Amino acid sequence: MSVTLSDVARRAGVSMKTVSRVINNEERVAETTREKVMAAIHDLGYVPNVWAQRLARGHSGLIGLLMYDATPAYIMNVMNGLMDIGDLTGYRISLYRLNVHDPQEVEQVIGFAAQRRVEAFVFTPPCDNSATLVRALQELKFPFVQLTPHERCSGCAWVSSSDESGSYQAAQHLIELGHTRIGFIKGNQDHIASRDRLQGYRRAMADHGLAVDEDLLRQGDWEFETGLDCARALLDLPDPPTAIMAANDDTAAGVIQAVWERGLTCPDDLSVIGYDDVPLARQVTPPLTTVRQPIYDIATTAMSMLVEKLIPGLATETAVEVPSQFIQRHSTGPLKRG
Amino acid sequence: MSVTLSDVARRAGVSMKTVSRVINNEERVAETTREKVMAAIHDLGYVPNVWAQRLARGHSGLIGLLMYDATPAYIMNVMNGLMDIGDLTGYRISLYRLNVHDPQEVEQVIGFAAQRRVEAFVFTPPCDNSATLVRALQELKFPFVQLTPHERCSGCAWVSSSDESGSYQAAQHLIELGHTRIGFIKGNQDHIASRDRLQGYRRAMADHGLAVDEDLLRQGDWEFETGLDCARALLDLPDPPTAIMAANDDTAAGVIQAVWERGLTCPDDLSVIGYDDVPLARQVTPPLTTVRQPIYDIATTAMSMLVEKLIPGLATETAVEVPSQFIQRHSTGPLKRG
DNA sequence: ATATGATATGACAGCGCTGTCATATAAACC
DNA sequence: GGTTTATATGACAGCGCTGTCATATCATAT
Repeated sequence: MSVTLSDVARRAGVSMKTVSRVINNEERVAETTREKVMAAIHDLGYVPNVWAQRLARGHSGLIGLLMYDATPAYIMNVMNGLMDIGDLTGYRISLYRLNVHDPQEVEQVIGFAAQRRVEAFVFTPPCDNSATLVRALQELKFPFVQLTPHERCSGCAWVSSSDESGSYQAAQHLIELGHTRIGFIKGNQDHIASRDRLQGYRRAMADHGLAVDEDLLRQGDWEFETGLDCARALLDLPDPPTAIMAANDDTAAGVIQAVWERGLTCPDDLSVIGYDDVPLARQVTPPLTTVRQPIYDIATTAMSMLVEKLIPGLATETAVEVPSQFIQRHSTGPLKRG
Repeated sequence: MSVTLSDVARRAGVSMKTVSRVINNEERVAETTREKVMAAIHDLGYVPNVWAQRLARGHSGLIGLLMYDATPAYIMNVMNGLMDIGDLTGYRISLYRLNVHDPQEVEQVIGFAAQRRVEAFVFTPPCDNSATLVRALQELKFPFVQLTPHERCSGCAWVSSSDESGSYQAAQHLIELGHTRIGFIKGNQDHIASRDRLQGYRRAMADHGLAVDEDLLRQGDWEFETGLDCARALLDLPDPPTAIMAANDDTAAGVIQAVWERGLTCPDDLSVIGYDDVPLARQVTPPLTTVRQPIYDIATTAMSMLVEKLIPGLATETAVEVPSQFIQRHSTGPLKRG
């Protein structure tokens, strides 16, 4: 049926172990035998059986990515980052989807992953039950790294971007354009990124001697629809804001749509700013001014941390913050006086 | 380290084989022993080792997803569909990326997957070499299902949506609004979905006694940027179209942006219609009139077909077309006379 | 020539599980 | 009671590979 190690060994006239040495690039193999073996492998079209290797090694080389619903762009970015480091270090990524509304599922999924002898986990920000997840993982002594954690728990490893300063820059940009009444639509309530982004906005306002009108702060949940709703409410205010910062691009896209609904235009009547720089930011009209969250870099960093944890004797940073980048497009403009 | 079958067996006071029977839900196990074993499994927190199972069984429970470059939204939709059925039926998805420009790679990737004992394949529309792929798969007697195939080969199983009629409806909608000069931006050249969508447009035009101006047909490639470029060119025509149908939503988003660049408004100056109904369609301003392509349903259908093929004795439909659905939003409006 | 390492290779057990086939036990029949 | 059939359980080999440890080979030192 399929070609095995022993087929190759027979053909090359060496022992199985020697073939094993060659395919695993071990030392102590004479150059001539190595060539013989390589030739046999090539002739037979041999490819090692991954399961047999894993079983024999007792080490799976598998990292589980636990993730909740997220935009495809986000997921692909994370996957790419993880896989790129994984390829370098010999680890593979196994994707497990979690359901926000079913906390019970956590144990089930972890059990399922354990069945595959997944060695460690990285997980994306969940909305409700990261605590459950963290506890379960700690109990089972699984190494893990959190991506932009919902809240920072002590002793946990995490990677996130410098949301506070990214947001600060964005707010500053608006202030420099002359805006003083700046609305803000928050992300999911208990998500730390949401709090940091708001904090950046507050600090920028304070640094420029501007008071924050608390009525201009609205509770969102990262979604387009909510952006739409909050922006409607904000625009209906007797003294509406002249600019709105949204906690992410999806929300900002909703704001743009609310402006359009009112028959107004962006940025002439309202400047809008997003966060993340997902593809949507470029594809919306007008293209969004935003802050690029380096998701790919976050993922590579997280993966490196995890791999280090799995190699005994390597020291590991437990928390890393990677910088974000302000990107100006066409959804923001100078305040129209009058 | 980790709990194994024999640990459970010892604790339950039965043989390993009996435990194996219990975890695999085989018949011929007395109710009392089954309970004993279950208790032992529970007490020990035993989880079967999947690789050992696979190695021993010689049956991998793996379905290969062969895919070419596609948008993240598409990929995730397909993955979700496949995984949902996979979870139900005990199959896992293994993703293999193929390169359009390197037909040789096909054999290599299939060989690679074969060594992992992938049992069957589903593949997304490639652009050039689906013939190579189909031939290779048939030669090796791998069951496979094509997703929205680039061209339908006899004897192959495939699932797609009714692109032609979806597009027909969309075009009809535009015609009923009074438009007669309707532009069309095609998708990737040799993709059957692109041809079908164009065909639907042509049939609608013909049915309503309208001539197609070939100069209004542009070659796109499914991308936002191309939509932007093609729309610019179309708008620069001496006698520009009053409506543009795009072969997908990303392209349509580009068209909307081109309209905005010209200082025109959509749909007043130009009606725009997309295809697929990806999230972007809702989030763009104005929200896109489009046709929903049930990618998720296509994927679940394909996965079900594949699983049925792998279970001997089950009859299988070889080709399925799932309906698409016209969705009217705000990017289309009546023709402004004069 | 003999001892001493350094280097290259192989024998073999076992990773954790399942398939096959044999066996033990209970139930059913003449 | 003895034979047949149905039902429940176990012994054992082996899936394809790697780790351990033993052995073979060769250059260098005495």
